[in-house]
Amino acid sequence: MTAAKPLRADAQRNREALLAKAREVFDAGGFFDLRFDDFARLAGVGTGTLYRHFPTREALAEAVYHGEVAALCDRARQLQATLPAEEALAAFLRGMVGYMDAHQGLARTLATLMATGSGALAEGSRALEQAVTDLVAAAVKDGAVRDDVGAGAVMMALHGIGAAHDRPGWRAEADGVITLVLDGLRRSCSGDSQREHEQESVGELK
Amino acid sequence: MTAAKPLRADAQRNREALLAKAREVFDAGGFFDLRFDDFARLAGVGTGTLYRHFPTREALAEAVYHGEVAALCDRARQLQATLPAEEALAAFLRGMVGYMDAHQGLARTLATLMATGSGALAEGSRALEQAVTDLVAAAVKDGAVRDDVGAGAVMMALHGIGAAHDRPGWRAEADGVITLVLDGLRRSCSGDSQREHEQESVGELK
DNA sequence: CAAAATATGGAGGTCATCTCCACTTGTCAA
DNA sequence: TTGACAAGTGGAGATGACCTCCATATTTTG
Repeated sequence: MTAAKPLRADAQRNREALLAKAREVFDAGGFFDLRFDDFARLAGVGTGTLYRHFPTREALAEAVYHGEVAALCDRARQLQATLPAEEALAAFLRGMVGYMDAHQGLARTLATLMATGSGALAEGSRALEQAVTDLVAAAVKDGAVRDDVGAGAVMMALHGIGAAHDRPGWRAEADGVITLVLDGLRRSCSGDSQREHEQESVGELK
Repeated sequence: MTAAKPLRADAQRNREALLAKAREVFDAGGFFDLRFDDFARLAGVGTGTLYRHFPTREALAEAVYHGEVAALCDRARQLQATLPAEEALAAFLRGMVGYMDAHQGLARTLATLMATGSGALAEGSRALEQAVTDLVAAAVKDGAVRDDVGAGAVMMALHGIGAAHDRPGWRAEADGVITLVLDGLRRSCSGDSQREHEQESVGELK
């Protein structure tokens, strides 16, 4: 899957240079404030080369974070294999927040790409979602977690955390969200709060 | 606060025309796909006029949703006055989702503006946050809700819901998030899941 | 009604994005 | 090694969105 086309030596070199510089700029947080053309010059290649390797900003972001996301997913599988399902889920979500905290670039990237609705980053995004889905499913099967609120909700909460990365008390609030999600999930009993919430009195708002 | 400058008659008329067309385009969902210049023509005014009234896309969005957000906030106060704190909070959050569902434009707008970090929409955003903060505070005072997870976390979850507005099962997942948040908040006892989650094994990811 | 104040609109400037192709570099068979 | 073909390069310039500017038009005021 990774070996579709053997890249020529210099092409490979340029690609790496691009990625290296991109990582640098990402961690500095200035990726989205930078002219894409200037970025090419910055990495020491022509704009044409930049565009051939990465047709869009999003494609570059995807490439940059492909590795990190893969690592995150591996970690999820590893946790799942060594911990009780519920703890694995908790550890993963907490770890996710810690990771975003340490790599602000990722949070901002995810937020921007999500909102842009670019559909790019699809690969990584789907991979992450799959990991979460598996973790939740396992916890549900264990009976440790309610079954009436899919993993999608957890993903939404995660998106929210990423999207709000520039709030003043980000870390504390992010941890708070995870706490709410985890405790909310644990409440598998007395499903009283779920039923009945169609339209309510929204209409009257006019 | 609203009467800083008496607008000339025709200016007022143009402003209304702009806002009216904007609402229309918003609800059709195409606001962010439309050239700003074309929008002026669409509303029947020159680009200069558009820019004089609304210097940026965000300013226009802010103006369009100013009324709606105000209504939402009123509703929050009203609920707070007539329902037990916990129910008021629940009703408000559920209503919020319902409102976004009915007005897709709002969800997309909030998402985009949040991610753009434009800082615009600040007024409405702060107003909403204040409303949520009040609702949560009241519920905490009632003892119906834990006090170790500020309203900021709830806002983050709300952002997440808005940011993910284009997911396939949006409505169901959004309701799920609210359910988790509410149930998570109710768990005011046995605060076992909060402590101890600093760095964990994030370092090992490397 | 004339003058002063206020607002209009769209032509054109500016700037980031992306394309295109004449040229360079790498690869490989003989 | 060398020649020749494939693969890749880079940057000038086309494209198109955003915004400004000002000669003209419309309201308001005295």
